[in-house]
Amino acid sequence: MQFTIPARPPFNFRSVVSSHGWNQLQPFVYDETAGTLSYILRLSTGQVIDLVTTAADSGLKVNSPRLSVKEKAEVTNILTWMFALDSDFSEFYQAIQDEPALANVEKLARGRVLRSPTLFEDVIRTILTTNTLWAATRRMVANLVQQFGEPLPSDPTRRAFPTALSLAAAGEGRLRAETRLGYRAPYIVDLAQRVASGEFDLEALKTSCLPTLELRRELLKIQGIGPYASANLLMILGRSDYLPIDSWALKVVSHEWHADQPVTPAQVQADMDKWGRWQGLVFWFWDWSYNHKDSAG
DNA sequence: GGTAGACCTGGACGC
DNA sequence: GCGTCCAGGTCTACC
Repeated sequence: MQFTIPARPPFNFRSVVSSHGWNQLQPFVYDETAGTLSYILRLSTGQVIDLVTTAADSGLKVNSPRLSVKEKAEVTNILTWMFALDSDFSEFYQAIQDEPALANVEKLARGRVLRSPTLFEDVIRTILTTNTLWAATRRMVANLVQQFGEPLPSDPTRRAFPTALSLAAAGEGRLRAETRLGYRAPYIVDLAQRVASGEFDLEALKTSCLPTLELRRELLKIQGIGPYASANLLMILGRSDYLPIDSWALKVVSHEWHADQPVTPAQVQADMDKWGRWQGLVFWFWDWSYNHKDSAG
């Protein structure tokens, strides 16, 4: 079946899908030529389905297997969250209107950051991006999905993201030895066990009214989540008060404003402070000259 | 509060 | 083919 979910304008499908590297991580499959993003979703009933999304005139077009009214409502809620379809960026656009390096942001409707259906999944993805190369992140996520995700009935080579219960049951030894998560394995097991048991209501943070500082404190309590990872997750949660400063951030800021001289996280912070509560979005969507220095010669 | 070293994997490199 | 070095954030112990 096919249906459309409206988005608050302006909305640009490709801007959301390519907002960061999540589209390269299983169970997402992004076909840039066709302009489609596929995601293997496990519904609350346990049914595993393939959702194929693409751009519609005023939102998101969804192709899915036949769904009941209840299932369609669940899928609509999940995709609305994943694509931040109801988010309003008008204040952000107002704040950056005089900045040339952000000139295309409103025109391309940038601001939305692609999310996973659950914060649990986004926390695990984020932990697997820390202290490693992107190729290793892709491999670790693929291993997790292939080893512990539930298969799509029509194509068992494709699987949903593992549930907290399945990762809690997997155990640290297996996640180290077979999934190759290294020292991150105990972090994943600890989180999965606390979420699966109900001890930690991680999903409640998605709709939390806590001030960003307190929300950050909650995220930092999770093993494996430090300053970079918490800022990344805050961005996913729609809070852009903090900067996800990783080694790439140090490089681009060094090139942009410090003549390629080494910079510290404190210097990056000082450079972005003037953007206040928008600094995360400004940093994320800034047109870094470092990124196209090769083409610039 | 700040700092140093350990954690772990896989790619790059030299032999 | 083997050994060594390196990149990448967070944690823990220590000051």
